[in-house]
Amino acid sequence: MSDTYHHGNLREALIEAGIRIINESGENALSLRKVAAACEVSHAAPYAHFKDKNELIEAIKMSVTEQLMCELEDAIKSAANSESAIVGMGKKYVSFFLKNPDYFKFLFRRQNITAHLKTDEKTDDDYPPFVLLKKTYLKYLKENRIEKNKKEQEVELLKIWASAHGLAAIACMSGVIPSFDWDEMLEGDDLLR
Amino acid sequence: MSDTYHHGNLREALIEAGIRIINESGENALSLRKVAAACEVSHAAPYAHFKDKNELIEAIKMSVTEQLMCELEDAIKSAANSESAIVGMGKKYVSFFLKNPDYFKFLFRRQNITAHLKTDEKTDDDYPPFVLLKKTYLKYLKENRIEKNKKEQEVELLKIWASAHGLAAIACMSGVIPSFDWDEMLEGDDLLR
DNA sequence: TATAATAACTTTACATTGTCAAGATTGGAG
DNA sequence: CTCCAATCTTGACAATGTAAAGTTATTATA
Repeated sequence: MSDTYHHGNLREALIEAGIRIINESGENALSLRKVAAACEVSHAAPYAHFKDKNELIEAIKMSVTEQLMCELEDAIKSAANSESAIVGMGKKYVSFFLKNPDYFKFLFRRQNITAHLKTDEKTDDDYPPFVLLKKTYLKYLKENRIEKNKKEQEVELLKIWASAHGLAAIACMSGVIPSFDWDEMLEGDDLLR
Repeated sequence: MSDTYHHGNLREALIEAGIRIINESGENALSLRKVAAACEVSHAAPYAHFKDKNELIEAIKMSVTEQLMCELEDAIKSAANSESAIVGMGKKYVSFFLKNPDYFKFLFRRQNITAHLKTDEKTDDDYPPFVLLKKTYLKYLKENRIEKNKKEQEVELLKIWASAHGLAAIACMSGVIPSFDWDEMLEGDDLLR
């Protein structure tokens, strides 16, 4: 009857609507029915594209992660060498989540514990930003002819990673910290090295 | 009629039941009604002790944080000096959440934990583990007669904190980097210094 | 091109959940 | 003992996730 029976691009529209809702009202306001309503489809329409709510959430996560990856790649491009690329990535990582605190809480929260039990052979390759950091780090070692064994590499990589991720976590989870000037803090090179 | 109309200690029982449910089935399985049922009271009974679900969650958070604080204080006690106390705290912090990954996701899911990072500020709202670290850090500076201005102190404290918190985050968050041997990693002194 | 198959969507239905309101029960202060 | 406030129950309601069955449009196929 109506030519709008089929949305045409509902899957993407649902993801975008989901992101909008998270940004406007936080993750706890994200419901399948609201997302569906935002796309002007019935409340069960999403089930044609996602198995359940968790699958929609995973898709949104992927979309947000892609955004982050773009910024990280920009940071690498505008760095003189791979050492400053690492620092630049760290800053970008923190500032990205500082700009979108809801994204952090949303991304790093396991929705369904049982959903992850199947794929227990997860590797670090699962999280693209970490893969990018690892690549940049290895390039840095090579560029500066630094010899380290696997273990030492792992530890150092982990330290760099924890530093950036930890800062982002603190910045986003601690609520508003008016007394602390994050922008200024990120100006210096000291913090993430 | 029945002598069990009044539970007697329902508030504490609800908190304990909540913790049990989180440990057994994850946070997403935590519902007011299930917690009430676990205590064998009606579904609306919790409202005599908590304004809403969020208040129960906050109470559970406080309880878990107290557990963590006990372990952190133990770590300080068994350290030779305040420098090794800082390292010990970091290890304890990570291993605590490594032992109880659900606690991490649960504690840092919402915004209410506020860490005021200004060194000279002290509020009741402070996140207790951070306050303890700050105290230990200042003692360390004094003990070793290290002169640093406020800004330098803030940055260093933040780095230590981010390191520990970031490691815990990575260790607990789903599938980010599960391929590391965390126990062995925490054996060395290198990681958190 | 006609028709069958399939994907996309709607409607209906139901269980779970958070929360409120009104009432029942009980311990304790006076 | 009496009354009050705290505690708990019952019943209700709206929001939500999700399953089932039916409807419509698109696509494939003959």
